[in-house]
Amino acid sequence: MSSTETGSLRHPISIVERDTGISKDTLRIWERRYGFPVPERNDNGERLYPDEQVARLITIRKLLDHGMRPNKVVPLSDDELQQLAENVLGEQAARRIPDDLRELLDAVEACDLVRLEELLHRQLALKGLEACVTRVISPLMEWIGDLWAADRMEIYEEHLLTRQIYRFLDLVISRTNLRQRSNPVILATLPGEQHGIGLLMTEAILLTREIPSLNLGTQIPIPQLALVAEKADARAIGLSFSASFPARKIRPLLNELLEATPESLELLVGGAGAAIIKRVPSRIRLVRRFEEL
Amino acid sequence: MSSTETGSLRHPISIVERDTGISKDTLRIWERRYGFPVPERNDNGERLYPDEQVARLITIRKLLDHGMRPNKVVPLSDDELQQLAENVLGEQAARRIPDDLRELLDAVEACDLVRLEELLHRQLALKGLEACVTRVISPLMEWIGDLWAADRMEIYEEHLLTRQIYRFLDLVISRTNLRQRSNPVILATLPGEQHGIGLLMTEAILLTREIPSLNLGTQIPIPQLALVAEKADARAIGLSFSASFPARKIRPLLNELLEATPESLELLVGGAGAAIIKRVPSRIRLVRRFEEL
DNA sequence: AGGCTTGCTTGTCCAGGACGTAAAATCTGG
DNA sequence: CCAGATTTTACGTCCTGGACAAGCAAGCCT
Repeated sequence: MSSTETGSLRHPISIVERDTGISKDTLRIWERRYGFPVPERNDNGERLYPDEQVARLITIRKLLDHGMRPNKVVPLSDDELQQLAENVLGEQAARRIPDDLRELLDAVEACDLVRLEELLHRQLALKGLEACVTRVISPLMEWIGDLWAADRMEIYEEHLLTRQIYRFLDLVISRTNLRQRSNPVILATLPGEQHGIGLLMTEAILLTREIPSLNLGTQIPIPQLALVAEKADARAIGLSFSASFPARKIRPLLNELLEATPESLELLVGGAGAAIIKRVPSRIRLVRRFEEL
Repeated sequence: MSSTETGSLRHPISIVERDTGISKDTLRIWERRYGFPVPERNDNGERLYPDEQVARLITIRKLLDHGMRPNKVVPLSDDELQQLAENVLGEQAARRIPDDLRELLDAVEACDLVRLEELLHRQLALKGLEACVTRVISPLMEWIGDLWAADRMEIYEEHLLTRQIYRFLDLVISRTNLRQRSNPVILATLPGEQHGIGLLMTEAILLTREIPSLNLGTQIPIPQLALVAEKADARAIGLSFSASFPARKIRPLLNELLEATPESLELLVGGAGAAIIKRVPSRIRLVRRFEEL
């Protein structure tokens, strides 16, 4: 951050790329095509984006993740964008509140980690593992995402809560470990996808069905995935894509994986980002709900 | 991956960037300056890197992470590079083997997760938390990194082992939770640094000293860090940089953080990547060993 | 040996043009 | 009036080739 007389802060393009997830190329081309963002320049002609423009870009990014198209969003005026964001994102965060989750949502909104953990353990005891995942944890993660998108939660709060839920699932899974290890379902996310919570939830669900699984974690290179599938004689590969994963990149990744693995191997694809996939090849099965597993 | 008659595979530049961690800009400029890599082209004039060149780039990347300079490494012939890599990286993986770790290293090399977990719990019981972290887990992580760098371990094996160690520490920490929550040390990695294991180890060590800590996890934006530090009335901020974190980026990040936080707040910086920092400002304290905490 | 200057090394940034893919819009037949 | 096929537009990524600042290395001087 370079400070200035006015007190506002300017950021070079690399920082903006990092903080918004919008590539340098895209930032430059939006400037050419839509007239936004138009950063200042330093002595060397390099772009310096003021804080306000970065904030706007983050809002735009959230709207794009919700399916809006750039030409409907990027050229808007400040006011129009603000209003659109409140409509689209605020509505998400306001909708459907299952009553039995009230306590948990409160703990989340208050960002009370200790209480969240207690409540999760209680829900597990009450509902059992499967319902706890499908009816509690999954909606909770969605809720957290919505709150964050609507600017009603700080990033660090989101991190803390997500980590707590990871930990809970990790603990439960390692406690319930299956004996059998043969023909597992391999679970992983592909390179670029950092969110592994979907894998953990899937692992839990598979546990309830006594189907062995092997969770490799996030960002596994495709050749590695093919290697493990062969070595472990996998019965299937399970993948997860979050809503923020660039939709355009999913198809080529899946094709690459299809080419790298034997014909007989089925690919299970889940997560919010997977819902948009069209013309699904026969070897790929979309998993919209955990019940379908 | 686009297949070809010869059976070898070619990759577009974006994939190579993702798989090697070397930016498109850098790849193009190495081509201009050092004559490597020189990819083929598709009909549209776009670069297509053969598998062999990608493999070489990965080796080069490992050598750069070990402190070599590009002009001494990139222009080498295949044979010279191979030899250099075996010397530098192989030597790392061959050196110092503390005897009491033999069993653990064997479990790691055999990639036996269940046994690894057993052994870790035994070491914890034998040595206590502090020694378990400093004498067992820390060397173990280094060992895993060396094995991977020397191509003696698959990426997925590295992932599985690392996840297991994460889990172990997570479990131990949540079992030993401190009552006191005031004036914590805030732990986090900055944007770009994905490795959070150092934070977990630090968290464990701080537990033994009865110093409360708040682990925010990886890739926390700097303003968020400043916000939490203020809200929680932090006594210090602890950061961790792995060896693969681009050294050049550390300094500006730290400066940004110094500007964003009050004068009175000390920054503790640890991890293999931090060791290279020169001319350390007074508010920053390098933590080379956990004992210094 | 320690500290300074100088020159080289290295990665990032710029402009502006081009193209392929996927979404949107339009057309066409039932 | 709807479904499917086709054209048009939108969009991001890639290209070249030039420039520059910050960091590192080596040599110089005290």
